[in-house]
Amino acid sequence: MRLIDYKIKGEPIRINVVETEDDLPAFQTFIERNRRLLGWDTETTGLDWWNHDRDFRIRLAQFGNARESFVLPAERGQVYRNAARWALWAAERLVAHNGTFDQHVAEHTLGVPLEKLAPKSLDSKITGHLVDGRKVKEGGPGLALEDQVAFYIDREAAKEIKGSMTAIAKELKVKKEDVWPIVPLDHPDYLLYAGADPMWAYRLLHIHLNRIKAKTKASGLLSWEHRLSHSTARMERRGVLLDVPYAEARVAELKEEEDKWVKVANGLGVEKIGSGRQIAAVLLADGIKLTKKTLKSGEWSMTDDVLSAIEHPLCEAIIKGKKASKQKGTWFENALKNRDSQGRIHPSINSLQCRTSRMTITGAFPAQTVPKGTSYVRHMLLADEGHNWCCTDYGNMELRGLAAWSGDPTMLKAFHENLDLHDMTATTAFGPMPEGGGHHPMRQYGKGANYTACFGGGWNAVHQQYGVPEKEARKVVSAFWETYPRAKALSKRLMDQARRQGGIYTATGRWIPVDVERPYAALNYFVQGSCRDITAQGILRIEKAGYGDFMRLPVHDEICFSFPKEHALELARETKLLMEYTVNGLLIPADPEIGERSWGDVIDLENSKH
DNA sequence: TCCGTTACGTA
DNA sequence: CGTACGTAACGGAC
Repeated sequence: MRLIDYKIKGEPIRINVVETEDDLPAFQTFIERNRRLLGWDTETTGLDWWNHDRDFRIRLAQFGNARESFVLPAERGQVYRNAARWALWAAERLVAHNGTFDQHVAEHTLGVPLEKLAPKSLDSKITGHLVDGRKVKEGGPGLALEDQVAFYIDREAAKEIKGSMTAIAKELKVKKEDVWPIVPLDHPDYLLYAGADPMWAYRLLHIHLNRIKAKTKASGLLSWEHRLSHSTARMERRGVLLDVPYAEARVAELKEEEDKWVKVANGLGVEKIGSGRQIAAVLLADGIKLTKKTLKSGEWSMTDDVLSAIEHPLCEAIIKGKKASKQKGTWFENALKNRDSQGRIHPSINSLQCRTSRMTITGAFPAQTVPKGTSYVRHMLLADEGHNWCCTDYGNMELRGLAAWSGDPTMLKAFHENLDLHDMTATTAFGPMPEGGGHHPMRQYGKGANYTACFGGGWNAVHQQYGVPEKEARKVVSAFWETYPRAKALSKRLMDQARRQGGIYTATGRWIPVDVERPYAALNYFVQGSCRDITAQGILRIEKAGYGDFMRLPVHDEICFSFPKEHALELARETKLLMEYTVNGLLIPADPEIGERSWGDVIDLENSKH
């Protein structure tokens, strides 16, 4: 056994590194003594756990408590992997930071299924978020392990240990992301980095549990979030089937498009089409007057808006070339590169990520930013063989939520009687509806006011983003608050609470910090955070009802499914009912849309209706 | 190699 | 006093 002694805040800790089979009995003794709660972690060759049948490997498995840990050289042989597997089975409770990743690793390299690990797992990333979900830049702790350690435990140790992998990468002359498969298993700094992780998770958990607000705890969010992360981990494991020929054809097509416009731009003196500086230089040299500057660096602003308003052959080339290039990389190449041996992609679903608790989807397919209104990208994702793709989305979720949680009678009446809220706001500001039916001529302005108010904005935001003239914008925004006085009261109550206590509770009892200088954000945090929990409860109810295997992706107010064709209608109906939720007597409806095979088919179907 | 900035996509 | 994100490219700092 190799021993590494280290100090956290002057207090000694010990890392036991298992080197031979003779060291295993001591490991087993440690696990048996600490089985009630074990911190754990794995080190791997990369993040692509779905390539476990190709070149992905587990390298180390680590277990520990607050002051002592063991590192198993899992890569070196089955006997060590068996020891790790045994420990995972033996533990009564486990805690890891961002543990769903390690659960995927354990399932595929150690043979312990998610279903075995998840029910007894705690995640210090989740508990940390329940205390304070803000990023470092926002003045919060940050959610990454290093940030959490720096904030809650030991700033110096966090810095040192985080820096150690960067230093090793430098020493081995590779990029940091490429260091993981090649760092020698006996590298002392690697072992310190790895051996400290389970201790960090263990300590963080206890620190968090003492700091989660009593109200949040009482509302049961701790168990709810862990069950949700188990469900999203199952979605990650299942993955989504990729239409490989389609994606490949789009890559070829977009490459041609990109090349064509790059050539045009090159001919006009722009070498890199992504360089705003170069574009501005050419335009200025050709006598074009530029007016808009960027906020921080004060460079000429070169957005699509600016470019499309200029008559110059370069502008079209830049807009189209950049678009083709970005689409090619972000969607098609990324998915192709990240597909597993079965042609499936496994986006990373972060079940509790944003400041407001919303989920995010990153990696192989950043699903929450796929272009809407076109099926071009979405055709790449397929339902399983013999299945239909189905999207079920909540209708008007945030405004319905605002109506229900504020209890505003006018807003509630509008939804109960199926009136158009945008028309209603427009009516208050600009006079009665036209005779003979149809929408209010100023409906767009009403819509702008409705959404902007819900997001915490004022007349200027409506003016800028919806192109509403200043006078009308002022009028429609003040009309909003006059028409819906209880919404105003809710906003005021939340702002008062934010000023007094530094944050607000959502409808589900979740604590969200609010910056003192931006109290107007409180209403949006409340609505966004509470709505996220409606989607989350939908996911959990679907899982509980036994339909979890059909879920593919959660996209804020929408869940995507792959349903077997012969039962698609009935499954869509069942899951819709499970998603729907009544808040203070107001239904938040969910509407399924069944397409043919791909996600794009659903969009084509919707478009054909209009 | 790392990181801040700009830009653009979504709910 | 509009909110919340992720990704790509660029270009200066190290």
